[in-house]
Amino acid sequence: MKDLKVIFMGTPDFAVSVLQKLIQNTTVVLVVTQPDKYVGRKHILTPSPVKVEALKNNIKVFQPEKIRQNYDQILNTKADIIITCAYGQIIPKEILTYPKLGCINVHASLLPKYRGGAPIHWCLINGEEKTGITIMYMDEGMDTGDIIKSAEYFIKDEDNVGTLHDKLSQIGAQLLIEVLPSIINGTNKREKQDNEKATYAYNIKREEERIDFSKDGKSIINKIRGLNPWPLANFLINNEEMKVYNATFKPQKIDSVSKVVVADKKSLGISCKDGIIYLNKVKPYGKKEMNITDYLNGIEKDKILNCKVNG
RNA sequence: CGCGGGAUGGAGCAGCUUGGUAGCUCGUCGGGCUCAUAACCCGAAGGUCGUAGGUUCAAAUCCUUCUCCCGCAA
Repeated sequence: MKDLKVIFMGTPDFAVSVLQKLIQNTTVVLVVTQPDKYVGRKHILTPSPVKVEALKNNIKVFQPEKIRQNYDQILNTKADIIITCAYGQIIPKEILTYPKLGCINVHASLLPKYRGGAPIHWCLINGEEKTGITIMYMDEGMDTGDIIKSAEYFIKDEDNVGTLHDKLSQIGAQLLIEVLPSIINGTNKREKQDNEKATYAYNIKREEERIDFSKDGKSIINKIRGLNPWPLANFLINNEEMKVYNATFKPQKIDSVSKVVVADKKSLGISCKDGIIYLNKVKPYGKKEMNITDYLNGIEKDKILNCKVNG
């Protein structure tokens, strides 16, 4: 496979392990990634993780602002196949039809479920028992192309976005390398997606990060781990935003929801529909992340006991 | 100079408005109580109050500089 000329398109961390595998097994002739962005308070111009990895391997990088309008450099690069993974822009038809082996995408869900940009988050938030990776041909829709192969992963209770992201990233890279030979010699499967079964995983909106304590404990826990370690679930306590890394749910009869019902030396518990959510690790406003015991050490517990949260 | 929060023993905080002996909840170490304990009681160690300068008889506290951390916005 070393003589296979590949154009790789991807941007975040998730795509890096795929790129690494391709570098090991094929010849990556061009990497396409999103332009460097100004991030953080200092507005530091930061390259994407994929760009960093590409430069480390002396691979040429192309960063069009809008690939719809600027893709000549891709068409001018001799390549057999284009492989994408979380690139971040819709790829125009002219590119899709350019390489003779086609455009292949590595997606972090079991398509047709969880099409879109945040499949890892949403499958955790929704409490799915399994997810996985799908290798597919790209077409002009969003994650709607024909499926080549998928690999399942059964979600563990202790998984969060961080762990699941890392595992799926590895699985995706591995699966791609496994199916690549069949794509090259044309013996791969090609299965249409059942659009009836499609669901969508759009990027998380700001208001979706707020914890609703009128819901049941199980779904609150799922939301917390489905947003950990980024962008983190939150709620308001004393009118200040508190981010939550993880929490434990204990079923119990409760009188009213969204209330601080436990605030002692060791634990902070908030009532929800069918029990109490005990916070374990939090980030109070303006502070660093800390264990709940540290937080409790610094506050007057009587003042927050029985207080309503979320205003 | 985008907006705001923050820096005080090992951890989390109070004290700052109205300058005058370093405080609270923990942790650590020693001792006691107990069948026992992460529980309780007694005691101890541990802090240039982020940096640099200024005002003052006196600065954690007031003024100015810088650094670092956090959230928002991009």
